Amino acid sequence: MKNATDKKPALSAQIAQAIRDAIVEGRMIVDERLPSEAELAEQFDVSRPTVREALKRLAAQSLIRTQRGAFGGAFVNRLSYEEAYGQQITTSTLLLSMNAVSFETACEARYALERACAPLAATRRTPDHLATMRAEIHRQSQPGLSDESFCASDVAFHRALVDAADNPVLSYQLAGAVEAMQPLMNMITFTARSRGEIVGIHTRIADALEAHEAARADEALRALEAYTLILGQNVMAERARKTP
Amino acid sequence: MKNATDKKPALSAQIAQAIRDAIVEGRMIVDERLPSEAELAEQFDVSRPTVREALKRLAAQSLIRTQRGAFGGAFVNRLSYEEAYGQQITTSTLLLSMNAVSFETACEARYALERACAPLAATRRTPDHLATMRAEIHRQSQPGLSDESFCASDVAFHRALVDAADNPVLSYQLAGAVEAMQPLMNMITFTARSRGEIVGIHTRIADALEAHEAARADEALRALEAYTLILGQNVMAERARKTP
DNA sequence: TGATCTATGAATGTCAGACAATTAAAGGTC
DNA sequence: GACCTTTAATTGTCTGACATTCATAGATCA
Repeated sequence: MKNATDKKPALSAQIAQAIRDAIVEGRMIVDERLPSEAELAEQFDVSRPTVREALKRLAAQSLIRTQRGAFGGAFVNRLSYEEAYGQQITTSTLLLSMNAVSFETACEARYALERACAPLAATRRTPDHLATMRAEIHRQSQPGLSDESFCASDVAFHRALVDAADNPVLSYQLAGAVEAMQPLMNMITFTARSRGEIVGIHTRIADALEAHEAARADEALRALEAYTLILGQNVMAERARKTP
Repeated sequence: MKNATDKKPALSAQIAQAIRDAIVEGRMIVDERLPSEAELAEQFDVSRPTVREALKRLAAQSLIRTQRGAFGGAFVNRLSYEEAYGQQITTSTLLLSMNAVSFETACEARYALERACAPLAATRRTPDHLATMRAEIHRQSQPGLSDESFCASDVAFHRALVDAADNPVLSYQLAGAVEAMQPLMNMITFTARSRGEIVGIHTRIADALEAHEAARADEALRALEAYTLILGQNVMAERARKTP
């Protein structure tokens, strides 16, 4: 009987899709155990290595997790926010780097999304969020900080801002976007003067959130976007001058 | 010599990570051909099936594509926006369904993100975008439309709104979010009266964008969010009454 | 000569069977 | 009753083989 179809996709891909559908459509629930590889091989009438390739595809998407030993096997995974972050960051990073998104476009998207969080953050921020933001601002003021560490601290600051909105869906969507753009931001060399400027704006944002003033936070974010854009354009201009 | 390490992760996962790092860090460029499976097996000192499992993991993330035949092999894939959408939708859908995000949270995130697009869309919308939105509004007015089709049209409308912002990064981030929330939206039964209300608000949004009035679009989106929230809460309340 | 058809070989896709490693539970020992 | 040992089930990996696909090079023919 063989394939019974003249389709193109590989068997392992078809099997992966069949199982994926079962999970997405809710026919398999979280923590439910899949049949063993041998049983799946028999069900789909393929060999075990083929089944394994299919399972690895699903594992790569964190749809299942496997466990060795007796009563082990493959289980439908409860996708955690952490795993989802990781995947989105990988995907977004590659998408941005390979499709050569312009700095302007990435910057615009990033701050548009962050401004969407600002009103919620102004309402719901906790002392914890404010403390995190103040701590990162303090770190950013240290003179000896490397550019990489400065950028990492910048990401942490903005992540705290997003988390302050207290909406896990927003955090998930945005944290991925912000982190994915870090490589682009890293291209900017931060002089002592520009660091001072950024720290100042960060302080304005933290102050605004502390005072529950959404409009002021929005304003500060706009200022930060404008300043980041200028820094980026300077870098681009300099690079263009060096390689005519 | 064996493993030389006492680490936990499976060999195939380690190999996948090594290749993934090479791609993400830019050591392999787009369309570059990876060594053949046999060569990779020799390099990593493992068997071919193990290498294959690693490659399947990467293929599942659209990081590579494989091609059979002479001079075929695995190639670094240029991640397209379409593929990235697909993955994000799958991930987001599962994340939302499995972590049982409340309707309120999902709704809030969705409209916060959309409002972030509104000012850009008001500036940049083309006649094409407006035409798409008007067409979807017209479809939503048809009396015989099924709930599923109404929801699909709703997604298309909002997608046009997002696309009107003319920022591919925003489109990517948001379209995923909006589509992932469709299953939640589908739970709402749309009466004739509520459809009329929604069509009215959609029209206000389209009118505002046509007139380049960002503030009015923002206002209409807030109204839509509030109305959607009420519809959702009614459904929840009714469900709670039926199953005490 | 030029165009079409036919090997050829390299690569992935699949299969079969085997063994190693791991792990939870049942059973045995003190 | 607590601790150790066995056992069975399952995934992880290996070896070797064959099937399938496809671009190129060579052969055939007008």
